[in-house]
This record gives sequence, structure tokens and C-alpha cells, in this order.
Amino acid sequence: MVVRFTNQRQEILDYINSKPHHPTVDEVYTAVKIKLPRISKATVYQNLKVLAEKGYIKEVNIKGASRFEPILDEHHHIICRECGKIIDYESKALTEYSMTLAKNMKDMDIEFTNTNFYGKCKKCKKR
Amino acid sequence: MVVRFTNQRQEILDYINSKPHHPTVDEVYTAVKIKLPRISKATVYQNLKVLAEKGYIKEVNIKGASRFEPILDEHHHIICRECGKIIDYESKALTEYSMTLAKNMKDMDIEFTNTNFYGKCKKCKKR
DNA sequence: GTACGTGCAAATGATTTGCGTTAAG
DNA sequence: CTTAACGCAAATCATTTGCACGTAC
Repeated sequence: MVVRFTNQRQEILDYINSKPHHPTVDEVYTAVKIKLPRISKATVYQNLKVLAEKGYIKEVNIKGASRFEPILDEHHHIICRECGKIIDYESKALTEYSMTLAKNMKDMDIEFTNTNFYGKCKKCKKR
Repeated sequence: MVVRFTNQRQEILDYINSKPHHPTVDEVYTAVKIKLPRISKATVYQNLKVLAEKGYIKEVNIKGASRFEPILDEHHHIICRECGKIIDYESKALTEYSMTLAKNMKDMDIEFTNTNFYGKCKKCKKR
């Protein structure tokens, strides 16, 4: 199965690569619609899925909804439990340590790891 | 606001505490329905939410759907990217190391951390 | 007795699917 | 040309909400 590089696919990929912002499907749809007004949401869903499967982008699940991010150096996420805000957090040491543990697991072949730090952001803490 | 301990709530809590199995909402619903045939799915949703908020159980998000687990010692998850199977993984060292990093974060107050190890389980690898 | 909880049905949101048409390679 | 991809509408899941009635405390 050949993966064709259509306009729609390219715009979606470009948008996700343009900002470290972890957009939702709707955010991608709204943004890409400006350049390609006739695009449908189903196409956005389909392409996000394909792009993630083929390894062009990465899918993250926060509070029940899918979000997407570029392929960056392996990193971790700081997540507000209340509003779902995400901050990227890089720690090679943590990644390496996790992967060391992964090598000793026999139940599954581990491909990558991700550590989530859950808490409350400043805004949500005020309330 | 007083949290009342109704039959429904107790059965849901008991079921989740009974097995290290990370059930989905539907699995909880089906299981509890055997003992309480008149229970509605909305009640299951409501109670799972309350129980998680009050800290009686923990919510985990895998492949877009909510799953629930008892409050155990802090632990991590090994997840099959294909079928969503979860295996618990305990490593005090990893938890402690992550929490050490968390103490230096100024953007958010971290309450807990969780590391996910993603890979493919034996069954899915065969295909 | 008074909220909080329940069950039901309807509403909302997220995601997927079927299908006829379009366009990439 | 041929087949993956598109756009649209409808279908399917997951989850939430409104409301009249029931019940824990």
C-alpha cells in the first residue's frame, strides 16, 4: 500500500510540526481549514491516524481526547489534571533509565516509554 | 457535600478492588449488573467518576477509553500498542527518581507520576 | 425531611464507516 | 489507468445531562 502525499496530508503534517502545542483533532481541523476550506473532518481523522501509524507524528491521549505532536527527541509530559494543559519535559537520563528497565521485560518488546507528571497548573491552583 | 455509600457504589468499588484487571466502564457495568440487575450505565459512569475524584480508585486512559484500577502502591504500566493489554510494573526506584525530578519543576505542583512502556505483546507480535 | 443518588431517555462529543467522486503516481 | 485519498452524511462509541422518583443519613 503506497502512502500518497496529498495536499491535505501535507498541510496537516506541517501544522503539527509548526508548533509544540499538542493540538486536538478539532484544532488541527480548524487550522487546516483556513488553507484548504473544503477539507472534511473525516479526512483530518484519517490522516492523523495514518501519519501516526507511519511514524510521522505521535499521538498522545489526555483526558479522553487524542492530541498530536511532532516527532521530537524523546521527551515526557507535565499535565494539569484539571485543564489538560501539557508542558514538554526533556530528560535524557529519565528516558535512558526507563529504557534500561524495559530491556529486562519479557512480556513485551518495548518500543518507547513516556513518563507523565500529573499535577495542577498555576491557573487551576488559584481556584 | 456528603458522599453516601450506596449499594451501587459499594459493588462498583468492590469489583474494581477484586481484580488487577483495569476494566473498562462497560466491563464494570456488565459485572455489577449481575448483582444489581437494575443498575444503569449512567450510574456506573457517575460513580466511577466520584470514586476516582475522592481517591478510592484510579483512572487510566488507554487508547481513548477510560479504565480503572484499585489504589495500589505506585506503579507503572506496560501497554500493548495494538490490543491495549496492560501489565502492571512496579519499580520504586523509577517512581522515586521521577518524583525527584518533579520537585524541581516550577510550572506545576506534581502530585504523582506514571511511566508507560509501549510495545507489542506476544500475541500481537505473531501477526 | 432534605439532599444526594438512581434509572431512564435523550443529548452531546469523539471517532469511524460507506460510498460515489477525485486525483496521485 | 488504477487505486489510495477525499468529502459528505450517516453510523457507531463513549460520556454527560436533565429530570422525576427513591433512599441514605
